[in-house]
This record gives sequence, structure tokens and C-alpha cells, in this order.
Amino acid sequence: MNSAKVVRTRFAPSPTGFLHVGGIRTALYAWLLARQNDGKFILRIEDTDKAREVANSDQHIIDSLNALGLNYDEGPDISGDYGPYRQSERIDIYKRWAKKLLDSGRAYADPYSPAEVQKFRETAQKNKQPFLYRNHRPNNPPEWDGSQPLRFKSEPKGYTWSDAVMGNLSTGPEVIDDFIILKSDGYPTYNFAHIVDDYEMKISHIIRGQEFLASTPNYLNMYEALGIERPILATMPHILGPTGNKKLSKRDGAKDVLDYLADGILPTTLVNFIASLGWNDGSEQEVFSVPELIEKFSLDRVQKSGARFDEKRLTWMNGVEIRSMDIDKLYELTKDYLPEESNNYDNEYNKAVVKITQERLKYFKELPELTQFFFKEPQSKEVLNLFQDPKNKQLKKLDRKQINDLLHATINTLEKSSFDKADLESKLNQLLVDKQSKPGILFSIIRIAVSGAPASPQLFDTLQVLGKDKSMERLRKATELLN
RNA sequence: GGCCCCGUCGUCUAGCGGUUCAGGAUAUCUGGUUCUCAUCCAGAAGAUCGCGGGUUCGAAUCCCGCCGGGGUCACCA
Repeated sequence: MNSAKVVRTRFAPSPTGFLHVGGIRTALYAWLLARQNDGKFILRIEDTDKAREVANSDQHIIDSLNALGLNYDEGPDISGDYGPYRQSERIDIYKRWAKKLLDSGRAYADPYSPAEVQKFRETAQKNKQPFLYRNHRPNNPPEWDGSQPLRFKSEPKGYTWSDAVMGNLSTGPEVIDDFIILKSDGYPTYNFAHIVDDYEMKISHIIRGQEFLASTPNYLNMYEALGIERPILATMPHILGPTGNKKLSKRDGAKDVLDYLADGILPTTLVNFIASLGWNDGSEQEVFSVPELIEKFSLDRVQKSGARFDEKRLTWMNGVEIRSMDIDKLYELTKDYLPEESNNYDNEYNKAVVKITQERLKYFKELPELTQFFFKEPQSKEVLNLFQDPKNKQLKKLDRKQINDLLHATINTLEKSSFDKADLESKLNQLLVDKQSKPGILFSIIRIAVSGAPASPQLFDTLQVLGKDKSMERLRKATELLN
């Protein structure tokens, strides 16, 4: 390989739906490679199958890449020097290359009907043989008039080649076959179109999933027939679903990456997580920033075996990133996830709520659950239940009157508090001494009265943010409940 | 069925013939941090490195066989 060659990688999805983590990983690795080498990352839409095409999914794919920060330098919506970047707009190019093959005797019209080919296939299957079209290759194929599929006339032989991820691979001639290059509707197949496009677009590395491994020898045969140099091949292992027994697929409930973002998984976390699914730099580092990934990524450290997608690990990683975030930035990203009632409060208050919730937040969608009592009155029933929670070993020992007594004492004490954290802390600590109580009891009671929630931020923070008016009101209301 | 790829704690992985036959992370459990949840800290449990041979003074690391899993054999990509 020419080492001075410019790195040009591409992501070439077909617009048949959304992108899941498997697809994104292929895009991400191609992107990392391009960015690392000051190369170009290209988006090419492979829309040659009109039947499977899903309306607007090309836009959805573009949105997904943009949302993750995987910016491309050339693509259908931004053009470039090697366009068009939509295969349906490149039909003439494929026809031209097909003509070359035809002229050199390396392509021929397929005279059979689909039903006839299907019959061949079934016979092969029944005999437990792989299906090879070339076993039925016609001796005198008809003149190609454009209405029949055009097939590649292969030259079966064994291959040994090197894959940037998989290492040295080899196969025998039995896997080489006459595949269709132009369908009867005039569109090219992937098998042909991608070879032409990658060449014309000067792609240096093809990064793609393992499902293409079996047809790679056929591609090698095609490169030879066309007399063109092939790019570096890098084959990614599959990402497996949670059960680990098959590749992740939309059919089996793989999630749209945009759904993860909508749940409040950070784009950078998703990138980090997906990158480390099947790749590591050999150190014990687990969390990488995007610039670090660009710097450290390498194809030869990509795992050969498939990896299972574990959402729990993703959630952990997101929590790590959330905790390390600047509060202003975090608030900007999370304010729309707060409960609806937060609209009745000002930004300062809302931001303070987010701030004291930051360290227990794993993804933004949890926010309403975690913060609701800052915006809504606690339910009386919940408060009472929590006071009587049998799981609370400390509180369990007290009767209602004793609890109420402590609540009254708290009210008396806090009447005189400025409600800033330091003052709350010193006054309540003093109360602890005065009433000869324990944090496990007194603080528990206050926390429950004020939040009505099984979980909340630290007490002094909660009181300070909630403010004196609301806190006092809730404490009084709790005493009434206990009467 | 043919061909190809893969196989280390539940999960993601380090390891590339011998300071480490097993390290890290996560998940789980326990203890600690003025209350809960979370964080943080400490600790526990968890992999006879798919199995069986072989090469070697010595193998998770090399070779062979087997088993298991996956992919592919489309006018889909």
C-alpha cells in the first residue's frame, strides 16, 4: 500500500430505517480513522433497493450522525468532489463500468427467470450443497438488452488476503460465483456498486460488518476483473443483542441511537461506549474523551469476537460523565427533562435542583422521578407510609407522638434559620444534641416530611433549595397528618 | 449441508511462551461516609482461560482434532 495515500473512509448505509449501535460503530470507526489521519469521512447513501427503502430514513441517518458529532466532509446534503453521494443518482456510472465488463467478456445476461433460479437454489439446498449460480452458467447467453439481470462472469480461484481487523484470511475457489451486478430494474447491486463507488471516490479503507466477509472473495475477483486496486479492508465483528446469541438487529428490538439520546444518554458517552465495545487501547483506561479516541484508536486493536451490548455499562458510563460536567452545561441539557411544573419556577431554582441531583443522575429521563418533590407537594399518603416504613430500623421504634414531637421541635428551630446550608447544618446539629436524637431518626423524619420520597438529595441541600416557605409549610402539614 | 470467522469472571476486556493460571472495569453482595437514594472509600464473591491431545524445561498464549456460537450461500445491503 502506498503509505502517502490520503485516508478517505466512508459510511455507506442503506436508507431502510434508523441506525442502531451496530451501524453507528461502523460509522464511528471510519470517522475516527479519518480524523486521526487528517483524512476525509464520507457519507454515501446506498439506495439501490427501492422496495426496502423507508421514506425519510436518509434524513434520520444524517440526524443521527450529526447528533453524535460524526461530521462528514462529503455527502449527499453537502456535496463534494466525488459526488453524487446517493447511488440512485449514479446509475450512469454503474452502467459505464458494467459496459466495460460486458466488452471484456466478464459480464453476461442472465437468461433465467427468477423462478428458474429459485429452482436451482432449492435443488442445491435439498442436496445440502451451497448454491452456485455458475454451475448453471449458460453456454450462449442472449444479447443483454437491459431487461435481464446482468451477471459477473467470475474466474473462480482461491484467495489469501489480509484484513486490518481479522488478520490473514483465505478461501478456496468454491466460494466464487457469478453474482448479479445490474438488476433487471436497472439498479446495481451493492456487490457491484460499492466497488465502483469506492474506487471512484478514492476510498482508502472499507470498514464494514462481518456479514460481508463471506462475499469478500467475490469482491476480490471483481477488483481483478476491473483491473483496479482494492482499498484496505477492515471487517468488524458483530455487536450482539443482550442475549448474546445473535447479531444486534432492528428486528430483535435494537434501539435507535436517537432514542438513547432522547433518554438522556450523552452523545459523547454513546460514542465512548460504542468505541470501547470491541476496542481498547491496551491500558486500563475505561473512559475516553472524543479527542482521546481520535488519538488512540487503531484498527489492529479492534476485537475479532463479537461483543454483547450491555445497557447497564452504558448507564454507568453516562453517570460518570454527568458527574464530571459543569453545572451550567448540565442544566442547559437537562432543563427540558424536569417535571412540567418546573415551568412555574425560575431558572435559578431549577438549576439548583439539578445541581444537587447531579451526582445521582444516570440519564436525564430519570429527572422527573428524582426531583418531583421540588415542584409538587408531597402526597400525604406517601409521607405517612414512609414514617411507618418497617424497613426503616430507626424510625420503627418511635410512635406517632414521638415523631410529631420531633417535628414540632424542628419547626421551632427552623423558624429562626436563614435557610442557608451552613446555618441549617448548625441549627439542626444543635437540635440533635438538645433532643438527644440521632441523625438516623431526626434527619430521617425531616427528610420524609419535606420530600415524601423514598430518595432525595442530602438533607441540608434539599432544605436550602426548597427554601424556608415551602419547607416550613411541609413540616407543618406533616404534623397535622400525625395528629 | 458447504465455506468463513469467533470462543478468558454474568457482561466489556488485559494478556500475545516464563517478574501475572490470570489483572482492570461493570454488574452483584458486605462494611464505612451525620438521614434515604446515589456518590466516594474499603472489602467479598466471581474465569480449572470451550474440551481433548500434542510441541516445549515451561502454554490462556504455538500445532492438531473436537465441541459450541455466529456469519454467509438474494435481482438486501
